Amino acid sequence: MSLHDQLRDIALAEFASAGYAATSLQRIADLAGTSKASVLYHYASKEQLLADAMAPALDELTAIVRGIGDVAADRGQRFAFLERFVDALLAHRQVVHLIVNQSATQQDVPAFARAQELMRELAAAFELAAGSTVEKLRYGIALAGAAYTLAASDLLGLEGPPDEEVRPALITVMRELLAPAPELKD
Amino acid sequence: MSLHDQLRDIALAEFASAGYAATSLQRIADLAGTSKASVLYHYASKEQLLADAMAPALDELTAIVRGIGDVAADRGQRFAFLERFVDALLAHRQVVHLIVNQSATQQDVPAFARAQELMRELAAAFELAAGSTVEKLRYGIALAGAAYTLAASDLLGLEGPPDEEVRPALITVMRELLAPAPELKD
DNA sequence: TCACGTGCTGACCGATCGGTCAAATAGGCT
DNA sequence: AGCCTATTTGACCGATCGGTCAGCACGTGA
Repeated sequence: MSLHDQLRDIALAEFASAGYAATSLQRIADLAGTSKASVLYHYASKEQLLADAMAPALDELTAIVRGIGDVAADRGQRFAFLERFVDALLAHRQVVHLIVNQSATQQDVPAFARAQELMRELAAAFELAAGSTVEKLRYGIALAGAAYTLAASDLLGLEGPPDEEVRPALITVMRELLAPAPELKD
Repeated sequence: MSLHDQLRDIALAEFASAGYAATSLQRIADLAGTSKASVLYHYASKEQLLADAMAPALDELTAIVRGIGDVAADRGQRFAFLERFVDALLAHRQVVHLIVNQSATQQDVPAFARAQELMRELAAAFELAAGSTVEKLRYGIALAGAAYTLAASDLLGLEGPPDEEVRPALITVMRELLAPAPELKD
């Protein structure tokens, strides 16, 4: 793998685990066994390095949210969205971790601002679908809880089951939340 | 209110909204209409300022988690815990926001390390109560989702209903998650 | 009147940050 | 050989950070 790509991967891992602000270009260079100046040769700036590292995940998540369809009325579409969403969360854990844990406090950084906007779109799509306060909360808890639980599991000590086990379990719980089913009471 | 207390409140609000690392002592001083040196007269260091600002909330949350009882077997205790927990979340929104969004990436800061430890204790208490992967996820999503949803609602654009409305709704949804009830299927 | 403790401040310090730049190096093509 | 491009680097820059310190203003009690 080229140094260019290595730097992007190392930076992403470090941004996610130690924080964007707390990760210096010098540290990234050290981890890659090169110099700070060489990092800035491959990426115009620290912000650009972050943007490049997050781009693939943001692109995919944006596509999923944009193609969300009429999630309000159509129950099938809600479930279809759910599977794609969970898969994306699992595939891009590090970026999800970044979005969930740091986009809130770094809105001046373009890549984080883009992530914020994405979360707003997602919230808006479900806001329309939601009626009562209880229902809104159900959606909020489902989406935020899933993303945060996943992001936090890597975090400390807690190491969860493998993805093949987490995926169906996550879908099950989120289905319960997203579709207060008629076959249950309610 | 004394300048000492003002500084603590201003710092807490700024730490929560802009981030601990991104908030300089100079900015806190400016917001309070005083000098950076005077901030450091009232608080020995930036870390101490954060610790003092978070202490009341951390104390209360720690007490709740420590007194959690046998949440595994006793359903009543689970619900009693839940109400106390939700009330604490609502009462200490700013600190919850700090814990949820920043403790992960600032483990070298004592106050955040303490918050991390608290989250680990909470997770452990429910880990014991959890059997299947699905059940573990249910607890994780309930706790993380509630905390994050609440913290994020302040964040951007989204302004939710008043607390009197959020409180019962939050309890309702979390009850569903924490107690996969026999009167429902399962 | 003097002394003293409290509150507060400007000037200053060393460290670190992101970023620039000119020079050195290396490798392929003619 | 010479040349061009890509890559890498150390030295350096201005800005900002958290924190220190000597000293100033002021109310109070002896």
